[in-house]
Amino acid sequence: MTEPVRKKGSTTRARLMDAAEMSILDKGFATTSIEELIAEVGITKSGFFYHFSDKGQLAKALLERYLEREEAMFDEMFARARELDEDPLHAFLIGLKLMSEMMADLPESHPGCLVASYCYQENMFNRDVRDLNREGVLRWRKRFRDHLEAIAERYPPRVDVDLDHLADMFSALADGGIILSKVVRDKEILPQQLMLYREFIRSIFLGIDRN
Amino acid sequence: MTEPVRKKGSTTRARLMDAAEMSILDKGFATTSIEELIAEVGITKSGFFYHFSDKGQLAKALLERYLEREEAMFDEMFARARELDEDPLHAFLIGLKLMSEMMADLPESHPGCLVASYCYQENMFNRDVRDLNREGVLRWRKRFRDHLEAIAERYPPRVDVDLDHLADMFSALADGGIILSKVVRDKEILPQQLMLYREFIRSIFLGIDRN
DNA sequence: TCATCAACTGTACCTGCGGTACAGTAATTT
DNA sequence: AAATTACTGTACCGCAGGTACAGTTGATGA
Repeated sequence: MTEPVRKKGSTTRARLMDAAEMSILDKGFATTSIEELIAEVGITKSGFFYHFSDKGQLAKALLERYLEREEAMFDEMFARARELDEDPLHAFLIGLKLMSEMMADLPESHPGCLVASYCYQENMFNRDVRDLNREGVLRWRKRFRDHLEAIAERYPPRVDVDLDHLADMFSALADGGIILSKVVRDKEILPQQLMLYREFIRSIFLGIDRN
Repeated sequence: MTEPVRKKGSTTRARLMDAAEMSILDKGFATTSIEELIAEVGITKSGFFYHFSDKGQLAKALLERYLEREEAMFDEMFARARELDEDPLHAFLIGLKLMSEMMADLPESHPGCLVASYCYQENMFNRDVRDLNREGVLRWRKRFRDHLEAIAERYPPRVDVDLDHLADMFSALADGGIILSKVVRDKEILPQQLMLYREFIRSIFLGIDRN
């Protein structure tokens, strides 16, 4: 390999994290054994503890990376949508469509949301991780709320809804949609739910008339 | 105690299940130790294995009970709603309101949904349990779909939405709302999301005009 | 070229938990 | 009196997380 050594360490770390994320979304944090991870990556137990002081640090690093990636994905999606239409409502609707299409194009069912996975194992994690999770969700709320406020300025809502609740609705439908997709083993459910959210947004700000 | 012995066995079993359900929703199935459960109930390990041949059987029994109870709760809620208004749409809207109020009246945040919890630990469970989970969700879909079809007969939908998707939307919002409530530690989020769903149903079948 | 550092390996050991395998027992029902 | 229910008691196995720490290897920088 011509890879520099600096990269070797960070790729081993990243590969550990990749293996851990997959396994955690599949069967949970507690059941994801360190032995299994090192077997997949091809290092020893000591190697694992060189990268993470304990399993909890792995959990934290995973969640941080996950939240960053999600944020970057949202940013990119809505930036692209904004390029296609600078009107805030239409850009938002395009963004939701793009998101839905992206989920529909996944080869298999969505692998899962770490926030939701951690949520049902909360007591496994220390305060740090729980706060990280909470702040992540609140940032999603803020992000969507900002969009919705910009929309509401130009398109007075036809129905009296709280914009924070409407912002949370996206996260709820995404997390719920992922769960249904996984449980029913039908990957279409998640994109369908995102499209329903889009329809709701549309009818709130544009009214129910078709075209 | 003047309790007959027949009851003693079944209450021990039920108490084991209660303790297990709480613990599982808090920290996951894998982390819920048998030792912890028997300590809480006050029996020995042998006592546990008298009631459940292994941990998997406990998981199955828990999910079966959970699904039955949820079903009974839905039945009761919508039956009461139907008593108050026999029109299918208005009964449905009342049912959703009752549901939302019930969730808002819980002393703490909703304890969680076993279906969602199991979903993120899927590989811990055998085929039996996974199928049970799947069928549970599909029954929820059917239940809501039946309601929605009855409504659509009298109130032609103003928007073109698939009734199966709309039925799933309830489950998605409920599961997602529970997750958000737990993560953000704000018990109001779940009832808020149910009310948003109600608003969406209302605007689909009644239009967006207020009153 | 030599010390330093990153990125590991190797060995050894402790604890707790799930699970197995019985044999025994007290209270009740039949 | 026999059988059943609902357990207790004892003893044991293997695996995983975690701790502790000494040793190794290859690249880097002074």
